[in-house]
Amino acid sequence: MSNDQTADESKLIAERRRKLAELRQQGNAYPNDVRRNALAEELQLTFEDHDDERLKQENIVVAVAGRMMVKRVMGKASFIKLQDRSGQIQVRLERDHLPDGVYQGFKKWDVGDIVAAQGALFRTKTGELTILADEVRLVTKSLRPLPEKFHGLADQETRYRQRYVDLIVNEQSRNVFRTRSAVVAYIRAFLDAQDFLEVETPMMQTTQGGAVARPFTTHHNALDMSLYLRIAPELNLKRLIVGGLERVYEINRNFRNEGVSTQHNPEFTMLELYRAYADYEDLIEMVEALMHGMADSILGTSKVNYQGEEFDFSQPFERYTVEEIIRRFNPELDEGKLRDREYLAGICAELGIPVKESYGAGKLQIEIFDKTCENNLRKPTFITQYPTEVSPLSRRNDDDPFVTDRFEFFIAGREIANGFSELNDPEDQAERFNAQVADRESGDDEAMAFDHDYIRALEYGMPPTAGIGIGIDRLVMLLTDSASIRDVLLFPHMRPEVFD
RNA sequence: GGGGCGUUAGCUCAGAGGUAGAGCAUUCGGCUUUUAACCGACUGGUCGUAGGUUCGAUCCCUACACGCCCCA
Repeated sequence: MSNDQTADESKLIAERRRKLAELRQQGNAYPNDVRRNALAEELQLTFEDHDDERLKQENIVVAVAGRMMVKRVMGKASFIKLQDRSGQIQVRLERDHLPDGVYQGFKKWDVGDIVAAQGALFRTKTGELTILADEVRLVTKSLRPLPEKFHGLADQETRYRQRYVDLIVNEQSRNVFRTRSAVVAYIRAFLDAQDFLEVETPMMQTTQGGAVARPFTTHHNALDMSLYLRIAPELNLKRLIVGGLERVYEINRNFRNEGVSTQHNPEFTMLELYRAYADYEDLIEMVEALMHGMADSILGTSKVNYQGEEFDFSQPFERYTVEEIIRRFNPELDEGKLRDREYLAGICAELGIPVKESYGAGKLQIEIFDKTCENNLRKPTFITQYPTEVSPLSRRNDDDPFVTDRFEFFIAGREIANGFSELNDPEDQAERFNAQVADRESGDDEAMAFDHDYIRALEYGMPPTAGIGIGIDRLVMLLTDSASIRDVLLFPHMRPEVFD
């Protein structure tokens, strides 16, 4: 660190650097022999019923450590608050109750420093559980000042770029990520209880498939070949069903080369599960059970408040087919012409939806659905019977081959899940791949490639199977009342910061 | 890609074509039960970057960067 650099630093940091230099002179400024035997919140709960008198009688000596978030000096005595992973605990420091000189040193410590303290518990006159320190140590000096204590850190950009500061200062933010962890843990327990096997499949793939999206491309130097970051694990998971694992799931990242928005991050987390000898109706029931249980378990209520709307997860969710919901939100449409390509193309033109030559009636239906229905599906709702044209991996409906046995699940106008009875007919699947390849050749760079090995796998025979993908980030947004996907990602994608 | 809004002290925010403000934090002093502790004094800024208009720009204009929101 040159003198010039030091001079450029804010005076606040320079001041703390001076203090650190003093600490270095006095000994090891970064000790690693600190041990504690209690957590703040544990103490609050354990001694909830102990008044001051009882605490003093029992003389309970504890050792805690954490970041000093509050420092109130009143002459020869002070109160500080230490924050550890569980919460905060107050510590009282008295000059005459500490070894000589310690209190004078403490007066130079800053809010944000990591501090260890040991002493007996008592309660202040307002009843706050407090440790009267016999020993107190500065464990790690913080060189940078924390955001202001009352308003915290409000700047969105800093919250995302310097998540560590956000986590220090905003309890709400810490809670979002605790809930996120609880959601994933709940799902694992839910599936493990049903004898599902958790698996991991490649992030780097040689063939683009499993979803309709643009991939990121990377390069393997030693093999001199292009690889795609996966847009979905679907085809690999179904290979495992062919292999006889019968019930598998993966919770992991997908990568899609698309724009960034409040709903989209280039990498996001999906649960995908596949269950042999089940159909899409079974999965609809599974989603209902999962959602009910998760809300109860994590929020302690089946009523989920999201951005001013309340959703009741204990009620049966609504169900409509794609064509039913299109008619519901577009009652003027001619019911008899919902599969008439020219009629639908005319409707799209009225709605300002660009129509390509290659779009069939099914694709046009979905365009109309996206434009006029999706955002209006506020309450938890299943939409079923998606057109075969836009469902290249789904099983055709036995009675109506124009549609597949597929559903999507919506809450608050957003797609949360997409599931279907899997297409296990290798010849039908080969035809669907060919249609995708044709789309690709006509310029659709989101279309799938023909996956020869997947067809080969299906030719060995995949039992009747149903599968589903659930967007974990969007689910966590719902359960944490978060407006943006960035709020539920520890390190959301940002343009690189410029350091000068 | 298009549109709107934003960027001022470490943090949270005011502000006005005439040379910059508050609270908290920092620094110094006081205070042995505080709770956004309190009392007193001080300190702190190339007003996002680069151009332009102007006697004068942080303010008006243009471009760019970054962020937020909406649309595609």
